[in-house]
Amino acid sequence: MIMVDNKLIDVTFKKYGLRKTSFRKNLFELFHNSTNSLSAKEISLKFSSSADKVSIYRALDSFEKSGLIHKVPDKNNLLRYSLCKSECTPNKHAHDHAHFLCSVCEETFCLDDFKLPLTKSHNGFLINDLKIIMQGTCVSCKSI
Amino acid sequence: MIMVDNKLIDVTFKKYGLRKTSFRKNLFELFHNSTNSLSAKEISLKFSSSADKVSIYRALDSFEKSGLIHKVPDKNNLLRYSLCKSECTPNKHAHDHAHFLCSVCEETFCLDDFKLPLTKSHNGFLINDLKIIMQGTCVSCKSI
DNA sequence: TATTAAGCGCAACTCAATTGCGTTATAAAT
DNA sequence: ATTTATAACGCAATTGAGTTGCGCTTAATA
Repeated sequence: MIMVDNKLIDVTFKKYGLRKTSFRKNLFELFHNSTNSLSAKEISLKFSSSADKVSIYRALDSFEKSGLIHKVPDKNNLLRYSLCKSECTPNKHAHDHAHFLCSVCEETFCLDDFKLPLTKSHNGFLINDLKIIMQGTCVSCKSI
Repeated sequence: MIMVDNKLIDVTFKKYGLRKTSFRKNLFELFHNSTNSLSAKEISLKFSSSADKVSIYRALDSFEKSGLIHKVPDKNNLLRYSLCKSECTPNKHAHDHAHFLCSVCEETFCLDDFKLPLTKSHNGFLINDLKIIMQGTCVSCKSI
């Protein structure tokens, strides 16, 4: 079942201060092998119900707090996550990219090369956080 | 109870093809007199439970489809709506502004003068819709 | 190997939002 | 003005994502 190098798991879990339980190793593997984001439901299906949904939610929460994964928008307002790039740490998520939701395949993509503007205020509104969410047709679905 | 000019109601409901029931007139009035957005829960409280929540959800849905109100983001992923500017029609919502969520008062503001970029594609991704969501401290909360 | 602290799994719960359906009110057609 | 068709209403019940409590298990460490 483990397709990801054990060394990668060791290094990653150490970096993010995570405990290596078999479920969390599999979950990490799942994220690592996915090109896109995952929702709790999708994860549950991948594990064919062998993992309790509470464990899934708690693992996602812990992965997110550690800086390993980050929330991405979802069309149906579900909790949905993607693996972070290596810049993220337990102390700080460093997400400066836009997200793209494909209306055809319903996947969410991180557009890592679409950088966010660094505006800090607008008409007296102080901006701490900025999100850009695009909807449309992704590269793959466009060519079908 | 009706504080909004009856003529405005007539004109508006005609424009958006809405039936003038007393509840929907009051709901329109509520939006018209609110500086910011409203969630189903807030609406329910304003009507002090005299309106059934199902009626609220259905009215919001119908107002949105007609082009009278539009969904705005909410910190807790609740359905939340704001009155549209007059450019919106039953056929097309024309929202080219950013939204701002205040972390202090939890209100959502439409930043009508923060225009969205008109990018139509990015790296092969076709963009139909673009949202900019900011979080921070709004003008009022800043000065407290 | 013993200790302790985090993670797991099951059941029960919360709460926003939705669906069904019989009743009521509005718009329009006669 | 009355009838008719259709949308809206209101109540009850349901759905479904996400959460909480708690006793048990497993991983890290001393």
